[in-house]
Amino acid sequence: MPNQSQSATNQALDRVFHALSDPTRRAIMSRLGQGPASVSELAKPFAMAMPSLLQHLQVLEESRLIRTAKVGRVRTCEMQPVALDAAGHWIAEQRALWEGRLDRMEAYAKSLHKQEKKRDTKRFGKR
Amino acid sequence: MPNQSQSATNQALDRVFHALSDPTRRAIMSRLGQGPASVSELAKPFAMAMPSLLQHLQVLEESRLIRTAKVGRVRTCEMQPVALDAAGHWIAEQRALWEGRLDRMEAYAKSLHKQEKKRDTKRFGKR
DNA sequence: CTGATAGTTAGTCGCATGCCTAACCAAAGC
DNA sequence: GCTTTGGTTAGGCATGCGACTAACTATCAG
Repeated sequence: MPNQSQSATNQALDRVFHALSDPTRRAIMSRLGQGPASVSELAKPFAMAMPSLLQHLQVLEESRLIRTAKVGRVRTCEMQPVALDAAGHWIAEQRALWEGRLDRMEAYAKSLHKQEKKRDTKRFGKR
Repeated sequence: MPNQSQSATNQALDRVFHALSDPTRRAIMSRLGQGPASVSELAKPFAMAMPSLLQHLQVLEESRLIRTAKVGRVRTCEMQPVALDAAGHWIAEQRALWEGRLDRMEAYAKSLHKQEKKRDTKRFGKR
């Protein structure tokens, strides 16, 4: 099967990884990891015009890495870890493939499918 | 601290995430997860001119996601999971931050540093 | 040596990205 | 109601990316 027109999940990964490939956007994610924040609050640490930062936020939102909502004149941004998980999952999958441990991966995939909310310490085996 | 001129690790993450943001490159990584392959072997599944694919390989190599070596007229490519781990580590860090579980993260980071080869089932908590 | 095979280099092209300024709403604050 | 304050829209500009063709190099097979 040569390169067909891209499954939906693949496009999602495209967007997520692309979003994470920018240091500003990763910094924003780091900040949001500590809790929600307004746009101007997020903008403060950066020597960057507002519209530029806004664009970064758009990229993050379109990739579903964050969710935003406007209340009054303030837009509040919040991290949405699902997309992050998708990326992490893909990475873990490659690692597992590489280590020839498809058995465990399948079990993991199954557990993912069940949408179970149990969350455990994740651990990427190092090198 | 505002956006200083980019630490080396950050630039590495830029490159890795950017490399992974392309479906062709991810497909290549998936293929290499199953074992090393030559350039033309990698090219086969894609309806793409060689130079284009070559460029993808260059991106992957510069991001250190793969390593390549030429023997005779054949260049063989191999996955190099360290960069993948770096990306996975960053993601896990954000998750952990979000979940307010820095304690465990520190333990994980320390274990990473020790370069230990013990590998365990990784598990991203879903949702 | 000749030709096929495997990869490389150079140069082009169109579109996306990331940044900016300037102008513009729209809720608060007073 | 007038002015901040917080965000948004529009438009412009340089650079980078992903793809292509064409032409070239280098090894291996016979």
